[in-house]
Amino acid sequence: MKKTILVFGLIVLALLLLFKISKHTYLSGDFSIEIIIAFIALVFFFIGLFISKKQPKHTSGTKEVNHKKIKELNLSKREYQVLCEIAMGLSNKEIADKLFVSESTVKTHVSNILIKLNAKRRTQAIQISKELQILPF
Amino acid sequence: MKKTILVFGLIVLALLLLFKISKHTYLSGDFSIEIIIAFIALVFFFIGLFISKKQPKHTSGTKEVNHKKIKELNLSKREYQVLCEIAMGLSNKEIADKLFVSESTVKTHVSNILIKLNAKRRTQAIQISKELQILPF
DNA sequence: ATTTATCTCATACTAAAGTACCAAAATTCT
DNA sequence: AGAATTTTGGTACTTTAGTATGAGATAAAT
Repeated sequence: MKKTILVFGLIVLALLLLFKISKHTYLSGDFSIEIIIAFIALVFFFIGLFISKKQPKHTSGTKEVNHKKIKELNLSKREYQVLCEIAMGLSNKEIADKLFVSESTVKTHVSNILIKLNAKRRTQAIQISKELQILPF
Repeated sequence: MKKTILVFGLIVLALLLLFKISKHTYLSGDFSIEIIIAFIALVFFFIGLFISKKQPKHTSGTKEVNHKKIKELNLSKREYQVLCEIAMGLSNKEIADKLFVSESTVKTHVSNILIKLNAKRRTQAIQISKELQILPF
């Protein structure tokens, strides 16, 4: 927090200085007004870049889900649910209990998921899903 | 891609227009130079913000790794390597080939990893590792 | 130099995961 | 209503994952 205040203070100071300098430079006629404006624009452009780089943290734990990709992969609603539970580290049995279906059902879902994601294992399915930003975490 | 080009084209056009307007406005003496400069600065500041917001997705292909947690968990160097390969979706055999060891060795490493991470399965180990921000991706 | 921790590998076993194939309900679409 | 899709679940089988135990080899610390 202290650091942030300090940085902002310095930035404000630097800007005020910049204004003074630019005005003085213009009045003294060393440069044309276009160049000064371009310079100012450039400086503020990079300040904008810097500021937003400083707070790259995501809004929260929930990421954006790429629903388009899910449809492209022909993942059904149920299959997607199972995929999410896989990514949470649950076993087939645990998923079956959570979704109130038999383990056989979960297995068929998993097989279909692996085919659609072109994965050999559930761990690879997790990796691919993260790559495609399909998972909500 | 087309979209990006279009947006950039529009931005360049807008900026050229802005320059013309600002110069004309200044010459006509409607506003002082300070206000014009401030306006330009503001516009470019937000352009900077906008640009860097547009590509925040792949800025961090590599995340920060919590080395402290790794030591707290008593994960050895080799175990950590295996853990990373697990998270990449590799099978025990594939990990063994990649690290030039036998599958047995990988299995013992995996077992130790599961104990240390307090996980029942490798998928859960992945989930926990992500939670603890141990993985470099 | 001797303990300590890590890395290695083996065997034998159990458990879970995954495949292949089939088929009956339940939904959704037309 | 009829067709297509999804969901469900079963059997039988193969493969991979994981446990338990032991033990030799290596490297690092005291």
